[in-house]
Amino acid sequence: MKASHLILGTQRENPSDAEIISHQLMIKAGLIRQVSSGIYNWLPIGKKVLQKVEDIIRKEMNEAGAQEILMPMVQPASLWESSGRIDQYGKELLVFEDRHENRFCLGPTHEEIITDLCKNLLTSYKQLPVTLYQIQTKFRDEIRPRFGVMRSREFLMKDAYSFDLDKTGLDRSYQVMKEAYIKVFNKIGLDYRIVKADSGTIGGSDSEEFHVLADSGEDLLAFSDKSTYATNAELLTELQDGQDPSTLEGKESPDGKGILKLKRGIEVGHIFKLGKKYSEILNLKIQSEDKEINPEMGCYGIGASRIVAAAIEQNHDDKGIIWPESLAPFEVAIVEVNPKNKREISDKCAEIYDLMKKNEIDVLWDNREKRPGVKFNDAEVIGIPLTIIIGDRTLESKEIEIKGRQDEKPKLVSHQDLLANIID
RNA sequence: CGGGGCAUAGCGCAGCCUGGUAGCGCACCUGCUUUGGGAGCAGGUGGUCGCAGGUUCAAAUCCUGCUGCCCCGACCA
Repeated sequence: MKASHLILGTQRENPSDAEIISHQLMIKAGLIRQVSSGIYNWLPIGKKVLQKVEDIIRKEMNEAGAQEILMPMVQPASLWESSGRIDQYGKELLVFEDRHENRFCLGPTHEEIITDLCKNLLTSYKQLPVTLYQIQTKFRDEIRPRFGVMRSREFLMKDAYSFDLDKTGLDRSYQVMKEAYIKVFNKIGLDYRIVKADSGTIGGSDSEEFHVLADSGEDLLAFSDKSTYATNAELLTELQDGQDPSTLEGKESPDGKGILKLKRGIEVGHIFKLGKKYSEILNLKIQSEDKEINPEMGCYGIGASRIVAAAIEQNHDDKGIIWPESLAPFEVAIVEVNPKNKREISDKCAEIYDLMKKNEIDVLWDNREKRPGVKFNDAEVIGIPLTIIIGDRTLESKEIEIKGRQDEKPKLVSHQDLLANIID
């Protein structure tokens, strides 16, 4: 991609109404623009990053045997009346009428729809176990949207639903999804913890949350420095009679391994064992060998758009975003310095650009007629991991300057070693 | 929903107190000179001053109502 053809949307100044760093940087780097409170446009760079999150999730879901479907964003309110959640969800559920005066709502989640779908789709126990998922826009009419796409009203979510004959099956399906989630977050490359959670309004028994560690997180987590033990600190203090969570720091971990540390977390994933709650209420029955049963259900969510913000919260500096390689909108930037009257520099950029494309490296060639500082600053705020600098200094030599996003100074590599340096 | 703040060009802001028909920086367009960390000069484009009433010869400015956005709290995934 040549920068001259890219709608970049970078801004020099911070927007006055963005509070947290990820929100500021997403606007400065041209990832998003606000439309209304809690509702955003995703610009080309932002969409590319979001797409990468989606692709990683999609791949691991498919790998785990889940099947992708797409359910509607608009749902009949009658289904929510049937499940009884129309009152429970309250005003967060955006309800409206169509021209025939039938009531609909924008889907904040899809337990009702999937259960209803499966009433027609799943007829025999031989089809079980099965897990279906979608990656789709959700709408929750938050009381107070804030922090950009971190707590927005409209957001992109992957939600999966499993159906099993019995509790043992549900345990197995849940475990498969949990392992897929671990692979997703490892692959994205964020520092995260899995914590025991309160299953809240969605209902059901077991539930665990995946949290990306970041100072701006809305939840306080307590976890062991030696084991995988981790919990929401507020749940832990409840057990210990309302004491200040900060007093837990340094105490022995409840599992006896290591001591407790406290950090804030951003919830990016949540997995539940729903049990028969929805299959009973909505009357989903499947024929087993000898009788009809209500299947055991699980549901599994990942906030795709929230992951983008969380990744930035965890990885940035005063210059801008520092993407993990898995999410970077481009792998390499070519900064063309001093192109006027220097046909050779443009030619050399073109040569390297072609080399990158041939090797399927996603490259942004900054061929704009801008000062070098503008180009360096744009590459840095966007967070492109590696920059190749082509200018007078190296025009005559056989060497090329490359600079990592966090390097102080560029280093020189020979033309023939260029690819090897980029690929690793 | 309670408390606080803001609304003037794409972004950041001044002007409002004391009414006289809109300005600055950045961005954008044209030209020339520049070019290794957000260039200089010259010229230029772009705004029903959030909306609706009212007061006045005259309203961005004063008055009333409304709307939107942000922050804190309560709520929640």
